[in-house]
Amino acid sequence: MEKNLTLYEKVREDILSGKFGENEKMTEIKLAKKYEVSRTPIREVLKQLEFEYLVKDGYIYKPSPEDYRNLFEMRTLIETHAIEKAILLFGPSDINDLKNSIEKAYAGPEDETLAANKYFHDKLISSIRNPFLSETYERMNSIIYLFSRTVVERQRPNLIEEHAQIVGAIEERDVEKGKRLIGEHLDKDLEFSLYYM
Amino acid sequence: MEKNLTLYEKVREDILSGKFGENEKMTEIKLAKKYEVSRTPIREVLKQLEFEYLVKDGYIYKPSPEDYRNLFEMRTLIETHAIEKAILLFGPSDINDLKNSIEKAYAGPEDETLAANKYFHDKLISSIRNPFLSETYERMNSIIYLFSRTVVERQRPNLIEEHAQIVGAIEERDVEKGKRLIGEHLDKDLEFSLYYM
DNA sequence: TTTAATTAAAATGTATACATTTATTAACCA
DNA sequence: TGGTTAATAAATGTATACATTTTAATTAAA
Repeated sequence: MEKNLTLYEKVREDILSGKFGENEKMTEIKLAKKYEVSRTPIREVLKQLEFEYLVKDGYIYKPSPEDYRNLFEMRTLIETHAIEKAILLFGPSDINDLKNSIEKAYAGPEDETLAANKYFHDKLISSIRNPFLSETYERMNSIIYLFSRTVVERQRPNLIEEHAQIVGAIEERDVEKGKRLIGEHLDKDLEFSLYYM
Repeated sequence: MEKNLTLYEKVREDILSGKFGENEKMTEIKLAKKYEVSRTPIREVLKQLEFEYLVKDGYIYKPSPEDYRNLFEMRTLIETHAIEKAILLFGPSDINDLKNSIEKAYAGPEDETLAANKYFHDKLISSIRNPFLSETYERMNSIIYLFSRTVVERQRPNLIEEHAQIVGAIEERDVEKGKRLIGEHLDKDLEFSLYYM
C-alpha cells in the first residue's frame, strides 16, 4: 500500500510528528529544497498551515497556554451549540453511532481509540448542519488532534466515561446537563494536556 | 487626499460596490489585466477574498438565503457569547462607549450611522478578548457590512432602539435578557435584509 | 437532432528569474 | 566598547514562461 500524500499532507504530518523544532523558521526556500518543489506550491501549503494554526508569521506556531485556552473557548462554544442541536435533532440511529464510537474507544488500541473519539466529536458537530461552523471547527482539527493524542496516550481518567455521560444527556434531552457536561469534558482535556505539553 | 489602496482593498471595494456581476468568474488572468499586475499577487488576493466569503471556487460568491442564515447563526453564536462576557467585564467607561455609538447612530448621516453601528458590534466582540473568536467574527466583516448597509439604507424599524435595549440589559447585568435581545436583533437584521437582497 | 469523441482554447499549476524588502554581519567612529 | 551606519546576504514579492489540467467548441457517429 503506497502512500501517495499531497505536499500539504506531507508537511502537515512532519509538523504533527515533531519533525520541525518548536518555533523553527519555515522559509519558503528551505522547504522548497526539502520537499523538492518550487516556492510556489510551498506558499500555498504555508497558507493552509497558517489557516489551521500550525504556522504563524513564517514560523512553526507554538501557541501559549493562553492561546490554547482561547482556541478551546472557541471549540467549546461550537460543541456546546452542537449539543443543543443534537438534542433537538438526533434520533436513535444517531445516538447509536455515538454509542458505537464509545465501545470502539474502550476496546481498541490507541490509534483506534483516537479515531473513535474523533468520530464522537465530529458526529456531534454534524448536528449543527452549518458548513461555516463546521469549517471553523475543522480549522482546529490539527490542534484538537494534538490534544486528543495527549489525553489518550497519557490515559486521562474518565475520558470515555464522560462521552457516555454526554450521550446520556442527549438521550434524556437535557440541554442544560448536556451543555455543562461537554464544557467540563473539554475543559478537562485542555487542562490535562496543558499539564503535559 | 490621495487614496493609496492595496490591491486587496481595491478588489474588495469593487466587489462590495457591485462592480462585478453576481456569480462572475474571477479568473486570475482577467483580474491581472484589469488591475495591471501579474497573476501572483492576484492569487493572494483571491485567497483572502475567499477567506471572507466574497469569492468561492473562482467565482463571485452569491450566498443563498440558507448560506446567509448559516453565517448569521455563526455570528449570533459569537455575539451572544460576547454579551455574556460584556456583562461580566464591562465597566461604566465601556458602557459609555456603547451609548455614545448609539447617539452617533441617531444623529449622523447614513455613513456615520453605519460606522457607529459597526463600532457598537465591534465593541461587544472586544469583550470576548479572544483573538481566534475575533478573527472568526472579522472574517464575516464584508458580509456584515452588506447587511448593515441594507438595514440602514432601507431604514429598518427600531434598529438603533434595539441597540439601546441591549445596553440596558448589560447595565442590568441580565444575561438571559441580553442574549435574547442580541439574538432577536440579529435575526431581524437578517430577515429584513434577505427580503430586500 | 442528440450524444460522444476529438480538438482547441483557456485557465490554473509550477518553476524560475529578477526586484524589493528585511535581516545579518561588518566596519566605522565617538 | 557600545552604538550607529554601511555592506552583504537572505528572504519574500512579483512577473513570466512553460506544463498540466479543465473547460469549451467542433466534429463525427448513432
